[in-house]
Amino acid sequence: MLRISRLTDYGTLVLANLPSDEDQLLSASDVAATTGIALPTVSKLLKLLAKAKLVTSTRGAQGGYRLSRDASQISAASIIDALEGPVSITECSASDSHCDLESVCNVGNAWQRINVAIRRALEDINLTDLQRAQAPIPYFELAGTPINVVRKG
Amino acid sequence: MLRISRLTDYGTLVLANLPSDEDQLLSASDVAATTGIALPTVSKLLKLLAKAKLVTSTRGAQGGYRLSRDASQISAASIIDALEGPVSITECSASDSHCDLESVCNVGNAWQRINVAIRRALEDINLTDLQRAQAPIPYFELAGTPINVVRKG
DNA sequence: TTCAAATAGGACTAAAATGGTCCTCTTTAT
DNA sequence: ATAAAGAGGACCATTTTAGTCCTATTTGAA
Repeated sequence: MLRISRLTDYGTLVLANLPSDEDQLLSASDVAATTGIALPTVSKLLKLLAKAKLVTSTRGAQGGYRLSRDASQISAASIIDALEGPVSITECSASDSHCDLESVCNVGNAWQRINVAIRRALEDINLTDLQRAQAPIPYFELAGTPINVVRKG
Repeated sequence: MLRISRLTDYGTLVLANLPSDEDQLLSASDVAATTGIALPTVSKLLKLLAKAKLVTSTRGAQGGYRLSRDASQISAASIIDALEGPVSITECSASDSHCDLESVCNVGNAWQRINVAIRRALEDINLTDLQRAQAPIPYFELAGTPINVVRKG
């Protein structure tokens, strides 16, 4: 369906509620309370985000999490990577998988390019953008023709 | 993982091998033979594509399929729609689903915009592009900054 | 007029991904 | 010491996905 998973959506919300401040920390329970997401789920998300170095954790009593760098330095692509593994639009385009159809399949290449394009776009959207209620409308240009993206309806 | 399903990938390959010619037809078996995809799968794909009006079918002996319109008039978005249902990057952005978090979630909006942007880009890529071994490299412009997308590695 | 070649439409199953919870271990402030 | 907190992973239910197969219908041609 070409969509991010629900966990990624939640993960973004979690990130959006963390401090980036050096001396501020929020525990998983805190985040669960403010976001309304169940604690075990928040906990899992924070662990994944910590492993991906998007958040920094402090163990022990009074421990907790904070963003590992400024929100403007955390890209949408890195969030997806952290929570779903590397983005890849088709199986062919994933690392070194080889399907039986490579000889006949002249199509994979194009999907891969689309993939790269989407990827690049996601790398240029950061957490600050995602936090803004009125996030900037990204727009595309394809084969020389600019496309203005406007709200539907 | 933000990816299209394998069936969509196959479906594109199937479409790429169909004639758009008025008086030409290929049966599902023909397509299976030329693409190397198993017949039952090709059959299923063609039925879905026919239901979505991307291909036209002729029943009975000597029947078969052809593109319902020129390849340049079949968008990548319509292929995905046909084989996976409407594109939507998060569950929130799907029709009228409501999650419990809407009150706290200021993030959904941004993902939706990203979704719209991707969608628009996919609407402007057509089957002809996909067929070309050297498909045009789509590129994005975000918040005013053009991004040239180049092949990685 | 009969037969065989095709598509239409689903039912069905196996496998994989996803979402979510829980348990045990380690760390650390008080 | 103890309690609060993260680390790591096992585990399971549910959903999605991929793929096959069966039956009915249509239609060209012998």
